[in-house]
Amino acid sequence: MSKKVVVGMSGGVDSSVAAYLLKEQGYDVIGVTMEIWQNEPNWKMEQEGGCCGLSAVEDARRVASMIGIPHYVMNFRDVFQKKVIDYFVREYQLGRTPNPCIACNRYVKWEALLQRSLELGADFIATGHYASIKKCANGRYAIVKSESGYKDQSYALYNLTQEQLKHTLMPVGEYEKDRIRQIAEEQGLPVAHKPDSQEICFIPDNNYKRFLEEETGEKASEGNFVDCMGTVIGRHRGITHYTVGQRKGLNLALGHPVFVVEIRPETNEVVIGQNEDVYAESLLAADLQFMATDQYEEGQRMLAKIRYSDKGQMCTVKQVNGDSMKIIFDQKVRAVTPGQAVVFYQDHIVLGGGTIVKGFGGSD
RNA sequence: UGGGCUAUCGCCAAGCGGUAAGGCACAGGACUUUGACUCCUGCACUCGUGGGUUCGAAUCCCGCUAGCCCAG
Repeated sequence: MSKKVVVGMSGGVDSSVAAYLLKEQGYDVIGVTMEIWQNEPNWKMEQEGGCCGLSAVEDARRVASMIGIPHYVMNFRDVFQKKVIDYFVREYQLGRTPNPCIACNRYVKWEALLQRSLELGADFIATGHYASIKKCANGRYAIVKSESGYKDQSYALYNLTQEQLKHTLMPVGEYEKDRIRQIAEEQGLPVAHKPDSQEICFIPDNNYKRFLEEETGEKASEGNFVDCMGTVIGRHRGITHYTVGQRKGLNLALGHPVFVVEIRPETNEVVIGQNEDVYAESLLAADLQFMATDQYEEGQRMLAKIRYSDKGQMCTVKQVNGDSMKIIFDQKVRAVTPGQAVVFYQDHIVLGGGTIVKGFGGSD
C-alpha cells in the first residue's frame, strides 16, 4: 500500500508541481488548499494578456483534477489569525520586526496542517518549498539548503520541529526554479506562468502600516527621532512604521542619507544614524531552536543568516545561557533587527536558529 | 529707526551676462514567500516681487517686500 501524503496547494507553480511529482513517484496524493485569511486574493493573470481573475482555490482545484488527485479546502483562519496576524501586530507594537512567513510555516502550514493530515490517515504532508530534508548521522532531521541557492527557502523553515520534519516531503527542493516551471509547462498545468508570490500574503497592497491601524483600530502614536547623542532631530509617525536599517520614509532631509539604528518602545523614540552606525559585530538570540544539532557550545563556529536574503556570515558562539546565546561575527553585519530570525548553518545544513533580541557594537 | 547682509525645487546648495549643477527628501519601478537594504527612473520653461539696461539676465541697475546681523 502506497504512502499517503497531503500536499498543501497554494495554487502556485511550486506546490502544483510538488503534487505532480509525488503522484509520479507513486504516492497516494491528496491536495489541500488552506484558507487562511479573509479576503482571498484574486490573482490577475496579467501575463499572456489575459484578464481572467482566478482564485487560489480554483487554480489548485484545476491542477488537482488535471493530475488526478482529490482536492479539499481546509479552513485554518483561526490559527492563522492567532499565530500569524496577532503575532505580527504584537511584534510591531513592541518595536520589533516580525517575520510572518516563518510563523505561518511553523504553526499553520506545519503544525495545523500536519495534525489534520495525520488525523486523515496521512503519512506525510508536502509543500512546494525550495529546500530538502535530510536525516543526519545523529539521527536528527534537518532542512538542507536547496541546490539552487538562489531560491533557497531554508531560512524560513528553521524552526520546524523534529516531529514535523519526520512527516514532511519537499519534492521541488532538488530542482531549480526554471526546471519547475518547465515541468509545469510540459504537463500543461495552467499555473505554469503564474508570477511568484511576494510581499506579505495577507497584505496584498503591501501597505502594512495601514493594515496595522485597521487591525488595532488605532493610529500609531508619534514620537521623536533622536540621534545617537539623544538630540531630537525630528518627529516620527509611530514606532510601527520603522525597522532597523531603514532609510526610506523617514522624511529627514539632512543632506546625507540617514538610517534607523534602533527602536526604543519604552520611550517611543527612533534612533537615527549614519550607515556605519547600523552595523553590529554580535547579537543576542533567544528562543533557540534545534534542528541538525541538539545543542550549541561556546566556541562553536557556524554560518549565520540574519535575514531571508542574506548570504550569511561566519560567527562564533559565546555565552550560551539556556534558551539564549550570544554570537560574534567574523565581520560586522548590517542591520541586525530584533524580532527577525537568525538561522545557523553548517555545510548547507540548518543547525537551528533563534529570534534576534538585540545587536551589539555599531560605531558607538 | 540708522548701517550691513541675504533672498534659486519640500530642505541644503551651485551659479558671477549666454539660456537653472549636485546632495537630501519625495514619487514610481526593479529586486523579494517578512520588514529592510540596494538598483533604475522621475522631480524648478524657472530663480522673493515690480520695473529698467542688454541681441540675451538667476546673474547688472532702481524701487518694494521678507529674513538675519550690528547700532539703539
